Amino acid sequence: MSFEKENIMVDINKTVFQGDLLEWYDINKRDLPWRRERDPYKIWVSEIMLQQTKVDTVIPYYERFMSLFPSVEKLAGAEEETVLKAWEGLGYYSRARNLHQAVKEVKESYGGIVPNSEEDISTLKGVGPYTAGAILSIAYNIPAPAVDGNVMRVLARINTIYDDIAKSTTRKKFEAIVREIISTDRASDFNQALMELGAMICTPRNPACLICPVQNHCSAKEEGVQDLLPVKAKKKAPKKLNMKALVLKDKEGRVLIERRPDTGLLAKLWQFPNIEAATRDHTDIFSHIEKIGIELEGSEVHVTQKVKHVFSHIVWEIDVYEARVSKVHNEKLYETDTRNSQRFITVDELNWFPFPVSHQKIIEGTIAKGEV
DNA sequence: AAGACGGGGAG
DNA sequence: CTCCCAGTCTT
Repeated sequence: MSFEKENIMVDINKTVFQGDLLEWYDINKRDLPWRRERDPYKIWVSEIMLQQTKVDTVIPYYERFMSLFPSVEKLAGAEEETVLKAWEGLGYYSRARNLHQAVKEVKESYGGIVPNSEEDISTLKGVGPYTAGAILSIAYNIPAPAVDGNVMRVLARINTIYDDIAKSTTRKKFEAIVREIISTDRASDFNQALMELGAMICTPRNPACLICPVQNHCSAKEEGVQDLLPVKAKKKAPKKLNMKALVLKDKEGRVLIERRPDTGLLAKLWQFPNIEAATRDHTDIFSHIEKIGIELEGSEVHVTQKVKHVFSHIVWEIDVYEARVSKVHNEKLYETDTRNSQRFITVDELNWFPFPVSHQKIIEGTIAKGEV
């Protein structure tokens, strides 16, 4: 068999594969908010939100975000704190900060138009190989690969590829495959169809091979190894951390909150003062209270709630202390300067600050229960 | 190449 | 309980 003829066969299979996939997609695609129009800005926001996050989780956030920031100009003009508040509960908050910064960049350097070249779009903060390809293809119909977890799973099965998809180098292999098989005139639909197939049919467990539109193209189905693919190394167990948090109330019923550092875990979100437990007793709590610059009523403190919160790489076991404040030595705690990292606020004002879910749990178990 | 970075839902 | 999701950035 000649080399030319093999290429012809590949091309024929490719055309049939595209046809089978796109025909299925045209009929079965979900009606998602970001599919109602092709505004590159809206596609962009949706893609950032969808990173490591399921569609059902994203939808209400996306709707709210678009009502608050319907355009590049609106988002670029917003306060970062407002953007973080809109992101509250979604997780991976650097996505929100990077998106905000990148949108400002688009407004200033690209006249508010989301760039349509691989080179320009990849310079934007938070836009990596996947998101660049997703925006170029979905918004501009440019035949660029957009390889996410879905695509790697689908293609690993179709081509029985046993490479570890947890490795950073593996993605490039799948990008090369997509470049070979992508529809050049329907790049937007093709990439979305591949992901839609991964989400609806070619699922991680119990894939619905019997109703799969491309089952005739699938090596894993043919060999019966779909349950073995894709290969993915399992990650190590998260590290456990014992924390102690303080819900401190002054005589007017205000509570003390503080802003987290600009970088690292939950950067720039707000929280109740807390420390990593240093002792088994309460002495570390007392020294921290002294450091804040306040005094408590009485000399006894006790734990009123235990909160467990699981991150991808850390587990917080938080002992929550509630206490009444009798004296405040540090008068800065009452200044409304936003640069102030610690401040007393009213219970109603809690709704204005972005909190991580771990501290929303603390609010639920203490302040929201009344008993101030 | 490996780890940091959230939170939720499915099985 | 385990897995992992429309990943990116940092080291």
